[in-house]
Amino acid sequence: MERFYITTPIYYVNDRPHIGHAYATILADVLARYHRLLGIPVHFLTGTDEHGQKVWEAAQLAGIPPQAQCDRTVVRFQQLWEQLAITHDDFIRTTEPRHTAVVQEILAELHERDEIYSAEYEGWYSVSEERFYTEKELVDGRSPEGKPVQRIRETNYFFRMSRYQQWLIDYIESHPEFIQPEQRRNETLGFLRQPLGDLCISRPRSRMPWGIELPFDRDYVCYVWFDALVNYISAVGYRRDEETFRRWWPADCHLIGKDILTTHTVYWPTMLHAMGLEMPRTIFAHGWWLSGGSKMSKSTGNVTDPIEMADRHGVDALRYYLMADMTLGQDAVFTEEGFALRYNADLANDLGNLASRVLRLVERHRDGRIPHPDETAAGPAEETLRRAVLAAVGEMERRLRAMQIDRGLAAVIGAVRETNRYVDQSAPWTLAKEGATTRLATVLYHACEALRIVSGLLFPVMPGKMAELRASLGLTGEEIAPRLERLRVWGELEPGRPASAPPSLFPRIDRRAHDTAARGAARRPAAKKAKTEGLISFQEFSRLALRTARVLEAEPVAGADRLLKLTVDLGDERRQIVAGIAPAYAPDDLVGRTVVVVANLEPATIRGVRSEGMLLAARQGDRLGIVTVAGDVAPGSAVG
RNA sequence: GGCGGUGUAGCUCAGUGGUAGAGCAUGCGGCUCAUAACCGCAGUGUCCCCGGUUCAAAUCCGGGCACCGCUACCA
Repeated sequence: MERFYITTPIYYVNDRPHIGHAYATILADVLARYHRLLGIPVHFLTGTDEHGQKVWEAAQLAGIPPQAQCDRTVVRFQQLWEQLAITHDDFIRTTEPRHTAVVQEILAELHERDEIYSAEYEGWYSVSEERFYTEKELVDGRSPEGKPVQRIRETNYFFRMSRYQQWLIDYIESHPEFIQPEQRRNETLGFLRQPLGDLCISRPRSRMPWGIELPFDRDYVCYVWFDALVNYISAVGYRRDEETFRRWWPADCHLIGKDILTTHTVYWPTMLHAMGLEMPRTIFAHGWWLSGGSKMSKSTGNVTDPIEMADRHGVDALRYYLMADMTLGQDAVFTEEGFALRYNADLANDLGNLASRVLRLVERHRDGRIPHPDETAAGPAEETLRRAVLAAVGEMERRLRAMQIDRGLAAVIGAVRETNRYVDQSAPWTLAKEGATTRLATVLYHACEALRIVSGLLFPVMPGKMAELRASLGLTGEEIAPRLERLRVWGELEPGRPASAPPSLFPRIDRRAHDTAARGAARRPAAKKAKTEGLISFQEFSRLALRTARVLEAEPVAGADRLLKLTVDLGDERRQIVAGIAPAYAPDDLVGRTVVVVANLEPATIRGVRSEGMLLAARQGDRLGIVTVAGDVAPGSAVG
């Protein structure tokens, strides 16, 4: 019997949730919901990875046990998933006994079977970074980060991964669906052309106190991947609940980011093989959301906060944008501008407006009840509409199975446009004036029926808004959540049910206001509206010496909460600049970054510190974002 | 350096051996039920460059350039 077991990566509990986490989890949720819509039993797993150095340090800092630290931070994910309408069936934490005990059993068995052995390892170790480097990685006798290293010998445990190299190559080659998209499959095969080493799976407890103890050596804990990856099987009852395990394993889809490709396409398959378990059907690597060409990440400071986006424009709109604007597997660009364009075009103008116009007509002319259609009053226009909408049902299902959600959504929006066309051509408002009540009822019924099907197809992506819309069509209770077999049939909507126009489903985003905010400092053609107040001439603009600068040093200004004292390289000189960005940036975040400064600003003394210029930053309420330069530009370059 | 990917309308992208497509943005027209919305029409492109195969290539082959990813760093 067909079933669908889908997983997200487990997220590091110490991370602050960002758009990357949100995207992966929403994607998994959308896939899970679509499979439920198809009537397929679904098991959707997500969770958190809770061991490791950073958790330990954070706990030390907070003066609490590491488990308490995890308990404290895990809620950030759990709450976010709730806010984003995530419908996972299980949430596994790697510190739970149901996980740790299974990891230990697996380790014990593999050790017994000589799949795990101990060996002495010698290498260059950086104490401050807590990691080893190979001879080749060292730069001038230091770590690539410039930290001192020392030669140390250490015994560790290794998993005999190398012995499965050829098996893995053969498996990947004979299972084209195993690693997707194809590019990632090639990447993995490319990686496997080099000799595969054994995998170090332990850390001495003295160096890494927070982890799962090795059952055969209490001085060691299990190292990250052998712990984390096992969540996919421990969560569904491996070695604990045979029936549940057989029901769900092997997983149908491990959804991962492209940054953890190798761990999932090399480590994990060989681990499973050593355990004698089946391979997951598909490991699917999605792309990243980029902002101005760089990866969204905390270290580059360009994180878009998913919670804020959801608060501002609605969870459903965020989910829709993320699903509609990314071709699965490729990278995509995340911008407010892109969001607004997509939202207005598809949701406000096409779908929201369609619902509004149709349901208001129903309210006004049919007493707020789903009208009774008269088939003798139906003609070719109704047939065209019916075909177009039902075709979208098939298209959505096809695209979904091919992991092309964006294309499926485009097909559904196409059906919405077709319905708008139908309403225009049938002109129900004219029919009302002419008193053609039978024909009017028929037209409005067909338009509502199209809305019923479309709302069902979009439900997995926008469960909240589509539930509202479906309720407006008179659906209640269990009818709100759609089922495919009811979407495939035209004419399911029951006449006579109460229908009402909901308050604006997707209010338009005012792009004029948005543009002003978004463009701010961006250059605009000044000539066009030269007479308008508040504009400056190009000459006036030219007086500003905007230049790029590299931050060399940064430190807080004593006695000031908001100020940082920066030393910057302007290419031909060094400058000291005081900037009020301490609330948003730690000094270490800034060093090495290329920023934009006003170089010919009159010097000033702020809090007793001389400032020779101004650092540009965008401000929104109390949020701050420094202005940086995309691409590699030398310090001192002119900006304009 | 090796491997892989990408390069198509202003933007985001689809596509195919046979007169170049969609959405958005733009312009014009229509309608007025509706969220300054909707509907219609209109464009614009050396389909990265050079060469080859072919009756015919943007689509196949060879070479090059640019960007991205993975991987390796050779003397």
